[in-house]
Amino acid sequence: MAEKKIRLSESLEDYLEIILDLEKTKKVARTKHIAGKMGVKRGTVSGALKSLEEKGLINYKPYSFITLTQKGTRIANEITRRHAVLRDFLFRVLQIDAEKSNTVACRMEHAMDKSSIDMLVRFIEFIDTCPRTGPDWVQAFLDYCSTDKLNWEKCKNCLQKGKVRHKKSKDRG
Amino acid sequence: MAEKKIRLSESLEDYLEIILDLEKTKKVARTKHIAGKMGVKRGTVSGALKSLEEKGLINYKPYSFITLTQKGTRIANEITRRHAVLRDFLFRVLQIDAEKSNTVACRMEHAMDKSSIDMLVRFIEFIDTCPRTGPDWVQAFLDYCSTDKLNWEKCKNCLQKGKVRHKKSKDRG
DNA sequence: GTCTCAAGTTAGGTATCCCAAACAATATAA
DNA sequence: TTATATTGTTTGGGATACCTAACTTGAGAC
Repeated sequence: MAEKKIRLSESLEDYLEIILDLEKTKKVARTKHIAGKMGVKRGTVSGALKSLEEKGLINYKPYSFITLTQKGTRIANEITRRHAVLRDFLFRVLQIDAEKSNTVACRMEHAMDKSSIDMLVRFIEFIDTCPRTGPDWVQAFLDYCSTDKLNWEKCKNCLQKGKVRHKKSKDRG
Repeated sequence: MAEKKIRLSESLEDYLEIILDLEKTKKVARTKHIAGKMGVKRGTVSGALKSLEEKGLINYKPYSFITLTQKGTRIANEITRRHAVLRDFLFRVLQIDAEKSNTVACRMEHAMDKSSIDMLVRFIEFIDTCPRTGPDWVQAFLDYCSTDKLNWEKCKNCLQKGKVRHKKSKDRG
């Protein structure tokens, strides 16, 4: 039986992501810690937990521990993956600083569906493995960003230096 | 005097974007058309217009025409630009189909700030102009997507065919 | 055991954003 | 000009998501 697709608000998606993180780092999620990570008050968290419980995404009884259900875990993992992919793209490819990459990724993760994220993953893989690009090409983008236009002298240099790999390179993890 | 930075909701940003579009295509924005484009009822639009008027972003008196103020125009243009940049990236680079590119861009535009979009613009420019990448590299990504892994035979082919431009190409608009 | 207090919940209030439906203004047609 | 249709506004109500403040629970200190 296929699972029904629940339409979650951005806020509830964030709660799931945080609960998953707390399960991993602290074994259990607590209202106080969720509130801290969400930047909201404890009372607000109680309401959100009730809502997640009604949707079958967490195991929750007032005053007891909070754990994700199987369904909740699956969704939380997907959101966490989106966050990680976007952060990686912003930080490593677009060269945006670490903190901003994280906060912008946190907003973007709700806007992209699975298939779009999958394409972005493939694209990042392609940049990393295509012999025409790879890490030094990303570095070249950084140089490009520090100038107004493409510096054709640098380009010649770049092409001559054999930076375009003509051999299969070793696996880079 | 520097303009105060107003924090607009995603919804209000969408209204501004649509009003700008209607000004361009129909000379004036009308409640009915805004409602149609936003996918909400007319009554909802009236409330939003009042809010935008209070923020000094539109010229609006009940039952009269709606036009953007200078400030409103500036913001609407910025949002429209974000939308266009993201749609272009999703469609042309990530090769997501046109309709989905548009709807996903419409959600993403609210998540990215100006500096992040600026980096994305630079990145797309870089892909388009760097002799190691360019249009045929984007095409190569499409090939890559249709297979599971990088096909090294294809890579050799690609590198040999001189597809990596060693001369400055003509301007491509 | 009971006292205390941090942690958690509940209740009441605000703001946003939507709808339906009643009402007002305007434009069109007869 | 008057009747009618369309467009725009207002009102009342629902959902979400936040807050503050009061209250409840439970776990550790004594």
